Amino acid sequence: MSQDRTLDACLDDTLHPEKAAKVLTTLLRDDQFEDLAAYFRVLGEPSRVRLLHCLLDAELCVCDLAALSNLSVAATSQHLRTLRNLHLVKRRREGKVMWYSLADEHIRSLLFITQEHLAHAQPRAAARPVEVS
Amino acid sequence: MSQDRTLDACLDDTLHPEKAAKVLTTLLRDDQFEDLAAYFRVLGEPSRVRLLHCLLDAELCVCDLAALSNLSVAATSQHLRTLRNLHLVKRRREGKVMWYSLADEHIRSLLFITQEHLAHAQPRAAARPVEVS
DNA sequence: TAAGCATATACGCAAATGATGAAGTATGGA
DNA sequence: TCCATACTTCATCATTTGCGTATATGCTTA
Repeated sequence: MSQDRTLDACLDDTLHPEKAAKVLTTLLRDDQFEDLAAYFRVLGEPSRVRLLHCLLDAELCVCDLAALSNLSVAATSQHLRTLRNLHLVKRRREGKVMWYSLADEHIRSLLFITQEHLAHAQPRAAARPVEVS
Repeated sequence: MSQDRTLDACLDDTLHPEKAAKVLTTLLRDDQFEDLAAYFRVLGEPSRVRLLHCLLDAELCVCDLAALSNLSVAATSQHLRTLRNLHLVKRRREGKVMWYSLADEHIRSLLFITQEHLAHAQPRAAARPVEVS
């Protein structure tokens, strides 16, 4: 009921229309997949995951984050903007300094769960054991 | 103890060395951030999230997945390879047909958690409510 | 109000990546 | 053995994206 009928037309191209039809009833809308992907995409960059990880238990300024991430201040600032657009971090000004922190407790569990998973399940990570701090 | 001493040098560039030093003790290694990001990166593509979502409760062939995702068979196959490389999906052959399914129950909770989160927390998504199936 | 510092933005480049169409592989049936 | 089907891989192209340099903005203090 939540699907376009243009979507139903795709069943004509399937090899197994019954199974596909069933899947169709639970499929999200295109824009929902967009949102999901946009969320994961900002996490899909080593520098940004690192920035977020730095902020897990601390409020830090751009300068600190840049140093900890081994990035230029400019690059750091851009990443932080990206993270801010997705409401993953927030900031407050204190004089000249801009303090960044997590906007979103959700990110904590997401990082933790995935870290856990990689540590145990993924061969590549298993080869060089992860110390979950 | 788990950090390079080259990393400690970065403290010279920080505005607040004490805070940064504390963060340093909990930071992961570069390759761990790489792994984390690589994992999230494959989810950072609408088509791939959609493919995974299709597979949540069904085993499907490439042809079906292509139709459901509105992608060419070739593109679908490539995405599936990417997902397979990260051990997110597995496949089995049955005659001419290749059946794909989730390799990893972890992905289910990851998708669910994030969907939930977007539905409730993100303004953009909140504007057009998500029906979590 | 001028100078200096912390941060933000503009811009250009190089690398990564997704889509397409064509060619290649594997399986089963005529 | 030849062909059709289901899928995979390859080569190419267009777009995106992360980074650094240079420039701009915002705030504080002299």
